[in-house]
Amino acid sequence: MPRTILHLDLDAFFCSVEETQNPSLRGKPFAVGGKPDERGVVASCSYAARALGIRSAMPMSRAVRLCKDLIIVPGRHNLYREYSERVMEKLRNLTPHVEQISIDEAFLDISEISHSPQRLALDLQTAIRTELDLPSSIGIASNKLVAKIATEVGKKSNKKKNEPPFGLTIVPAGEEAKFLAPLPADMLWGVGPKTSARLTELGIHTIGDIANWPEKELANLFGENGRDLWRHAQGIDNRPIVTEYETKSVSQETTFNVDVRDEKTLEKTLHEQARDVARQLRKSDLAGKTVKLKIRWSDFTTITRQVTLPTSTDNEDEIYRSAVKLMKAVRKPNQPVRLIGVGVSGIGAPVRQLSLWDVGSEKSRKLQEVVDQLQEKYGKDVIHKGES
DNA sequence: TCTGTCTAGATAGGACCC
DNA sequence: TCTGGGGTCCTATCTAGA
Repeated sequence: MPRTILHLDLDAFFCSVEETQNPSLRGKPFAVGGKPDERGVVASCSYAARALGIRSAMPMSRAVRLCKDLIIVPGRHNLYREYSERVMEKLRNLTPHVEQISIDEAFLDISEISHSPQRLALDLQTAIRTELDLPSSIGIASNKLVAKIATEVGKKSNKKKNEPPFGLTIVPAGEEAKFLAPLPADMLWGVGPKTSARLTELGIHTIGDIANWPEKELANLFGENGRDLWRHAQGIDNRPIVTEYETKSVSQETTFNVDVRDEKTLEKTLHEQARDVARQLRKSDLAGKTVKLKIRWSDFTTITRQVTLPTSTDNEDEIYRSAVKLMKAVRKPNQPVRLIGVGVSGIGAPVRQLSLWDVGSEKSRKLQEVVDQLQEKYGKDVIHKGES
């Protein structure tokens, strides 16, 4: 029995949310993201900005050069999360088989819904538009891969000047390979700049070109990934809808406006990051065994170093101490740092064996949780350790 | 006791995604 | 041109233990 998978993508999501808050932005070239003089990049840009060549992930300094009147709006991620949650709730009201893949995208398995897929998609787009004032595009196919690509194709072919596309593309079962064949190879999931360059060297430009290559040869060239490429190029994708997922890692990183040589500044940054990571772990009632340090040097080379602890932790001091130790082992004195970050992986439930000895630390952990909640409500600077 | 093989886990880096 | 942040997954290599 073929499945019917619907993929929904909110058009220029961050910008669309900003427009709901400030309708005067509509139709104007604007971008959500960091400041151009602070190494910021474009997180999302309006359709008027796109018409001028501005794209997401582009350095903001370059975006401003392309459009000197570009309006820059700082990101409000809590607000975007709220809107996202409202959209996801709508989707879950339709079916429990919803897989959220990012803040603005989701797959729905609508195989068991009796309405026609087209009617369902149009109703969904209208509801999200009228109730939340957000534009969206939809792709429908027999699997996730083709549904997602269908959304992208719909967006491209429905391009309008300065307006969201409201794309809707349906690929009938059995026509997946035919639909994919003329599209560029890098539209396939998992084909980024590196793989795309290697494919071009082989004379492979379209998904159809991949489909026509012998599976064995692709496997020889790209390993297991090559086999997947071949299967996907035929329009085959049996991955199920995953409605629940587990956190695998939690991390925080900071790019400095100007490269930093001062060790105290680096340590202070690591301390703040360790505190945020620990807080996030406690909030989700998780802990991790492996602490990972990430450093990017001035020339943009990036290294990681990690250490596995004897037991899982959600303690900021332990995470901080491990990260500092790793940094000291890898950084030469005075060596400038562009980015520093700390993360915790090997995630599981925190181990809390309560002996009499531990009762004190359990109490302090509970106190820390209360502090976390208050700081989240009133801001980081309101309560400091020792003042409570 | 030494050596070889296999396996699992740790580590580091890279590619990719939004 | 000058490259964010927060993730996931994969691969290669190293190491320790059976």
